[in-house]
Amino acid sequence: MRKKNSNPTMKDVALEAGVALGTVSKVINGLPVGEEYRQKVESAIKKLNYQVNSYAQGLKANRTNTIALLVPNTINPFFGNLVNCITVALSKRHYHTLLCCTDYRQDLENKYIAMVKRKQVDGIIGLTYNPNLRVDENTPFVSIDRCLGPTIPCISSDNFAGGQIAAEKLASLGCRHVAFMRIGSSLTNEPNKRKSGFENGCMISGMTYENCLLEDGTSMEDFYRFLQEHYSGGKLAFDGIFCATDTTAYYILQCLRLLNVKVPEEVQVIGFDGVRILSEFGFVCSTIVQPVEDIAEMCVEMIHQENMSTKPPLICLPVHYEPGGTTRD
Amino acid sequence: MRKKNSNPTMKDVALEAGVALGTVSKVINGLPVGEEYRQKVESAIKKLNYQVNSYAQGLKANRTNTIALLVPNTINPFFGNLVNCITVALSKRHYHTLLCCTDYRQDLENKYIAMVKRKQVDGIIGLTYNPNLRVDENTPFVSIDRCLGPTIPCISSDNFAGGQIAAEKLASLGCRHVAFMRIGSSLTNEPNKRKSGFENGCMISGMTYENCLLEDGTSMEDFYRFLQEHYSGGKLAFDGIFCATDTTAYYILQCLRLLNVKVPEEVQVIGFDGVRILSEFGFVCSTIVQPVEDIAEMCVEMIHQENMSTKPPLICLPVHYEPGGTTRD
DNA sequence: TTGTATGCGTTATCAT
DNA sequence: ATGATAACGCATACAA
Repeated sequence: MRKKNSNPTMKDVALEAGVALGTVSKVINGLPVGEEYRQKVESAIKKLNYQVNSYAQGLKANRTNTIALLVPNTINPFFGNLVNCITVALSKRHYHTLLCCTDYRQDLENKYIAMVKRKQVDGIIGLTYNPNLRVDENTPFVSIDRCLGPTIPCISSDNFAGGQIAAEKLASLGCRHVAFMRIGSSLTNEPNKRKSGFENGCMISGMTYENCLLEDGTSMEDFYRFLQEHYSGGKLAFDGIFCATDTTAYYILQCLRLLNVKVPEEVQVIGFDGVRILSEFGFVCSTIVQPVEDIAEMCVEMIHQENMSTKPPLICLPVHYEPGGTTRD
Repeated sequence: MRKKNSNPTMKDVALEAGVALGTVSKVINGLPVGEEYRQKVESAIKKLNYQVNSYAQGLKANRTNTIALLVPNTINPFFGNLVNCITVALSKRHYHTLLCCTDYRQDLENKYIAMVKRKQVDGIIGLTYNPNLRVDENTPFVSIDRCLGPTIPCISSDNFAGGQIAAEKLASLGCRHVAFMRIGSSLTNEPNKRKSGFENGCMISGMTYENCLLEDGTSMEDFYRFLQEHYSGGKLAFDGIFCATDTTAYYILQCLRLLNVKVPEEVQVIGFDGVRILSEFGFVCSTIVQPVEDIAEMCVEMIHQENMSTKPPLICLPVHYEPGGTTRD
């Protein structure tokens, strides 16, 4: 006798329909079956409101159509957007998303990765920071913004190109001496290339530049100090600023207002990410827009192709510039 | 012979340790076992790098420690914050989060709810809009911001009180004739009470008010039109505006700038939600802050107590006012 | 084409 | 305390 609280099983359906267990299974899985049997089974399914138990299914098939998604959080608007796009992309391919917010904590990153071994998920898409992350060779893993090794695909924006585009854009808008400002990202991840790309672009364009690089954990107020140090006689030493993120750019814009430096008249500012104000208005600033939807699609594509013979270790997707009021274009 | 790709099972561990299957299970589950056996089993587990298969576990126990979280998206900063808080709260209680972004689509809302019957999840926390959502009586479901029936707990901010607080705050700051502005939320959900609370607060405070209620799908530009209609002779008809959300407030602030109406000198504006700019700076405007973390904790608490004899149908958590530069306080 | 029987990995019951 | 065995619900190979 079944527990009263338990849901109907295939056996119940078979009993109700007066057919064998295997027949029910075949109907469920769309395998060829006699039409009269199919009718009986289907009406029995409806009558009992039967649903397959995906744990039993997973136990047999060794897969659950679930992908774990590791991100620091969903509060940061860039992450929020990324999570949304990936979830939608996974859903399109009939995958479920197990969301894991790591809060930048290494222990949580490792804990969630251990989960995959318990077969909770078929694969992991991770935007992680843990320097000594231990991912199994044969664990389907796709990394975002950070290369973890030759066997693990990494999806990223073309950060180098983005930095270079920013520099060239500033140059074409008349800048001669510019600054690059960044906080955190002390790890060797892809977004660090924004700096290199920017420097390269400065060289190409014949601009001189200075860097203001704050360590992780530093207060952003050091940005203000830096700007103050390069401000004298009512004039800022730079005519252009490239910020590693739109968030940084937003802070810098506030600093410039305090210093009474006019944007974009006296100094032009370009950020990175393409974040929108409250997610639905314009850009925070002129910015290098990351192709978030393409990144999401590519991640899912790569996770999907688990048996790819040759996994490209690094895929950089093209970015583009969008004016947002903080440049003279 | 086992497939080479397969992970080690309890049987493998038992074989390796030279003990019986049941003994291994006991060690795993912390049941009393002879010390020497425990040693052997534990070293075998380490040697084989064994992990329990949670599908088999779920099949037996009929639970998976996974909760589905239904939200429209994670792009909206309020949702992003909510999702983050709920995920963290669930994680604290050893639940995993299956994230489902519905994009306000009824079919997806129903699809995800059907999922629970397949035993993919132990319960659902949902912020849904579907008017004819069909949730099973005995499906553990906690609703956010919308009452679905007497057997389904609903967690919400105290929206009525929030609206009233906003009115009283505007009154105490000198307002006499105010406006309430809202778009969407045509459904009978909890946030609609913001309007009633505001109206009540206006009565109490002796303020007169006007409503500008835009239907879902309308363009926000109608807000601008409304303001224009109440603007003449360089003066706005209102000295205070309460917006149903911070996002609306942000748009209204832009409109007021276009009309050259000074905030907060000529008109004071209060929003609702407590959303922060780029998630980490100040508030967008003076606002009624929702206790997002408390909402998250309460949702998890309610889902956790599945066998609660008396489920309170509606729980309203206290909100509070925070100045954000668009009021004279 | 349909039905039967076995196994997936774990837990729990019941002898030992 | 320990070990054998049945059962969870499904899929499938194999027999009818």
